[in-house]
Amino acid sequence: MSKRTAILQAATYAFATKGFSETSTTDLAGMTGVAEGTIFYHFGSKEKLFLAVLDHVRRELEHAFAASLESAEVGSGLAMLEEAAAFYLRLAGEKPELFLILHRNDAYELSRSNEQCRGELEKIFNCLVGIFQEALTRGQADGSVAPVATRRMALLVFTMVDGLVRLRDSGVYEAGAMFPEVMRACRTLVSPTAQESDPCRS
Amino acid sequence: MSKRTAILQAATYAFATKGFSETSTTDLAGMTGVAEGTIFYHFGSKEKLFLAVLDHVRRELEHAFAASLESAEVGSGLAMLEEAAAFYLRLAGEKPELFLILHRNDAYELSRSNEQCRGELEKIFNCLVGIFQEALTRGQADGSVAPVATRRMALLVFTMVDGLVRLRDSGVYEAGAMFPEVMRACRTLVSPTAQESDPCRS
DNA sequence: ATACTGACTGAGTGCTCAGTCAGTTTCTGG
DNA sequence: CCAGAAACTGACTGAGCACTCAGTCAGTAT
Repeated sequence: MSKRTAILQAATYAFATKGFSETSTTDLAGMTGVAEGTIFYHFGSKEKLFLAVLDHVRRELEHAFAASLESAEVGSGLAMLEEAAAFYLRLAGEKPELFLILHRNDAYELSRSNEQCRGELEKIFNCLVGIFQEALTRGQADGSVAPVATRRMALLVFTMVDGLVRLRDSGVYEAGAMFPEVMRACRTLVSPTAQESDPCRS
Repeated sequence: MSKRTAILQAATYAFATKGFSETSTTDLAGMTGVAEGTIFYHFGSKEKLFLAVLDHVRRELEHAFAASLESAEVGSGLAMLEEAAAFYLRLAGEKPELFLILHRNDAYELSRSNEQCRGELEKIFNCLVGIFQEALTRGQADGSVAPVATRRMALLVFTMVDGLVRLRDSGVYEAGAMFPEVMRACRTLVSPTAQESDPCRS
């Protein structure tokens, strides 16, 4: 493995678990066994290293979800939604660093001043919400999902599923047992039989 | 206003908007017009100042929700749930710093090594989720809420409502228009008519 | 008048940090 | 085998950090 890759991996792990400003370049050099200068030789600055990490995280997420879509192609839209939610939770267990880094404030703070960072975040966000939206759209075609606004419902499902991951990682509340409730809530929310006539005007 | 209070207010604002490690004691001294030593005279260390801020945030939150419970006492449990969600969103608009500080990683990181911090977070968490749970319990008594596990459903509703606030603050996605969807989702999730027989075993 | 107190000050201290750079080693095509 | 390029090194720098401490000062009790 090249030193560049080693630095990138160590940085991904450290930025995810400790955060950007609590991770020093000295730490990273120590973790990977390279000289501090090597980090700057390859990435230029600590901020650019963070952007490279974010790019790496985006690629991994996009790849993982693309692969999951290819494998399970059959089934109703509703089944696909449930699979997507389950896969999201499984991936968050297998590669926690991908989600931890998105649950920190570092990237959002940087995105306010850095256009590239903002772009990366938007791509990641669209990828994640897009999975759920795709399932909802398909579900509306085959009748397994009620005729709701797919983008907003996808956001709602995403918020719920991602919230469960957050709750688990926060360490304040035991959230592991919430899995069935979340899946059940997904089903209830999009069920074609459970929709009332809309009493809200705004 | 005493200098102690001025420091506490400035720190609440700065820790919420910039984060703990990005706020220097020099910054805080400048913001409040006191000497740097004064901060340490009153609070002892930057970490203890953070704990004082967290204590202050907890008091404000508890006070705000206690007041909202007293005012709107009538109505069904379902109506109470909707009111609680609406109040949560309103408070997040009026006093964003109370929520911003809870949406940062600082407190959760500190809570892993500091018992007092952990205690504060648990109290805040129980207060917030408790509001929703109380409404659900009442709703089950008057029949406006289905017989679900109140604690877990309260967590789910909390996750959704808080997720909306997070989404808004992240700046990546326009979330303002999601309000009606979230309220609708709350109703759907707890509706006594929308409950299917439970097909999930675990 | 004297002694004392508690709030407050700000220059100073030791330390850590991101980033630099002159120099060394490793790789690669001719 | 060699020359030049690319990769790599680690001592160094200056800025910024949390925190200290000797001392000032207004107010109060004696």
